[in-house]
Amino acid sequence: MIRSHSCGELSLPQVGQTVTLAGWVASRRDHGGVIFIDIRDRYGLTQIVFDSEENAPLHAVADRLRNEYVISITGKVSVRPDESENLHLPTGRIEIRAQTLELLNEAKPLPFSVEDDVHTSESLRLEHRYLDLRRPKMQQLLQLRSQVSHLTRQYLHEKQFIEVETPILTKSTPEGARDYLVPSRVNPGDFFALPQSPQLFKQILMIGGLDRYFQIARCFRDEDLRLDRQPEFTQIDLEMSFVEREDIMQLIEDLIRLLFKDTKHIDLPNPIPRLTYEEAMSRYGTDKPDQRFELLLQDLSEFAKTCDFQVFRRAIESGGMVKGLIIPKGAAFTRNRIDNLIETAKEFGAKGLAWVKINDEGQLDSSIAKFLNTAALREALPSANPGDLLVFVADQATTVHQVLGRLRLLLGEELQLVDRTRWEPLWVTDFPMFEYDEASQRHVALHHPFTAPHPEDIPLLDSAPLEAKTLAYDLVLNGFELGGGSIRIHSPNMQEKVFDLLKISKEEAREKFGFLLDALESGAPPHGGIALGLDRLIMLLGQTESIRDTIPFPKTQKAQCLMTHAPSSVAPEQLQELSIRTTTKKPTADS
RNA sequence: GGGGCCGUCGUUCAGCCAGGUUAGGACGCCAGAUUGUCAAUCUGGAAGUCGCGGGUUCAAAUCCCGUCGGCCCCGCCA
Repeated sequence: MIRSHSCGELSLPQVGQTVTLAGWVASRRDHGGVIFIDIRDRYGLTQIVFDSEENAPLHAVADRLRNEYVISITGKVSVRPDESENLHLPTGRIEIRAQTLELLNEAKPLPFSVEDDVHTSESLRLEHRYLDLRRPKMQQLLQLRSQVSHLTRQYLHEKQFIEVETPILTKSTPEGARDYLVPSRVNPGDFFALPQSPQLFKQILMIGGLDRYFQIARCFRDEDLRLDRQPEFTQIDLEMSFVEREDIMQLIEDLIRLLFKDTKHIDLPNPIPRLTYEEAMSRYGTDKPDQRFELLLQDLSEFAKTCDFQVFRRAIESGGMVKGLIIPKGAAFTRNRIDNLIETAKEFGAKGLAWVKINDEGQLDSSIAKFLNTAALREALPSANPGDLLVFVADQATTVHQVLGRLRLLLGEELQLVDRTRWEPLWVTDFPMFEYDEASQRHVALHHPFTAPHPEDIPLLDSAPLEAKTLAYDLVLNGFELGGGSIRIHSPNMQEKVFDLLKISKEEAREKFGFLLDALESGAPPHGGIALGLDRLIMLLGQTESIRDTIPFPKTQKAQCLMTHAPSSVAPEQLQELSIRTTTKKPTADS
């Protein structure tokens, strides 16, 4: 070892010892006769003193040190003189009086300085990720990630889970997200796909009698990126046999509470509250509500039935609804601000946004006031107070919920209603089995086509499939979907029926999922599972703004790596070997 | 596929709306001074094809068009 201690551990008890530290030069303060160097490693920062009176030749060497040089120094741990302690540093009561200095490596002046409050663009950070990773914040996030993985493994091993690796080169299943494809050289013209999730393999493992499987699994989806979406991401993926929905939810609740407690000393509620999909949509306009603030959707449909405002009446008559938000103190909004709100609502898909101010005397102040009975409206919205602004959307339920759900989030931010100290986990259950997709004129699975229906809803599959609910559950935290799972279909007959309802023909089902159908016919146990997004979990636990901060080498929004410049063109010989011809005009790389 | 914001010394910003001397500040860098700093300080210095291409103009960082790149959002993400 070329060090005896780390840069974060020395303090008063070690005073008098001779130690060797190694690390990067974090800062150099040259006072002429004396030079202070802060040496940094993953564990912290320690001040080194070079005194020209004590050791003139060494002081001369220290004079040449620059930021981010890699050095090793040996010296004596000493108490700092009075008045010169730095109480902001854990090592701030001591310093090392240098006796020898070894320069292990130099560094050019760097494109940005290694500090926590980076004043630099993210693209530069990504291009020089090795520098960015030296920042304490990035190191803490990666350490947190490692800790969460470790605790999860430990917890699941204790519960008899077996960690299994499923294939990365697998079969393309074109339902759902786009696949990343990998050409097969040995089978010209054929392609592997990278897994979007280990879904089918983990079900096969249950049929294979593994009973309890987990994997910290890399997943790939070739879709456009977002703040919380990367093309490759990691899921804590698990599956269990002979269980019911409650068993899995309980297991995951305990895990997530343990993770928050052990890493950040945060006590999540026990039990974690639950809403059905229907309740979530109805109150929050979304299936992943952020419950750190109220601003609930208010149902005004009853009032709308009898009021004189045609827009409201017609919405009800054509099978829609009228819902609104009570914006506290919103009566103070200027006309301009309300107009902007209306524009935003239209961008979100509304035909318009009706608004009513309740003035300080309790009277309505609005262009549609003449159509509304003040007393009836106040009675329909008992929680609205003088000084509030009411906004309403009248439309079909889907539109009303989507528009108001998004307005709610926007206003929550704008009006600073979000309490950032709160942690609000939530289970959302009883998702519908299907949605009707207008574009393709057929039912599509809301979750995935292997999700089991509620036992009492099975008859609905024939009579009213859109009303059938599933045994699915999503875990939501502060408005982010942390993960989701379900009890799966284990009956081959039910699985065929669901494929049928999804208009997947027998031949198609056989070709895509034949192995699963065969497996289901060979003694499949009842089973279910869940997958949690590890990257998002770390983002929330680590309180960082982007999923990219939790991934050591993330991609940009164009799905590129700025450090390696992947993806890149390849040599023509490589393509030829793979029997591939590209249609772009871009030149291929020279070999 | 669509909408928005951004691109100026190594870095981060100002300048752009209202075109006109040597494009300016801070940090960093280089040199010198400095024996108790920890955002060290003081003095001096170097450093920019204003993302790229085209256009308008006597004159473009500034106005117009295109293009490339980064970020945010919609679509998409069973």
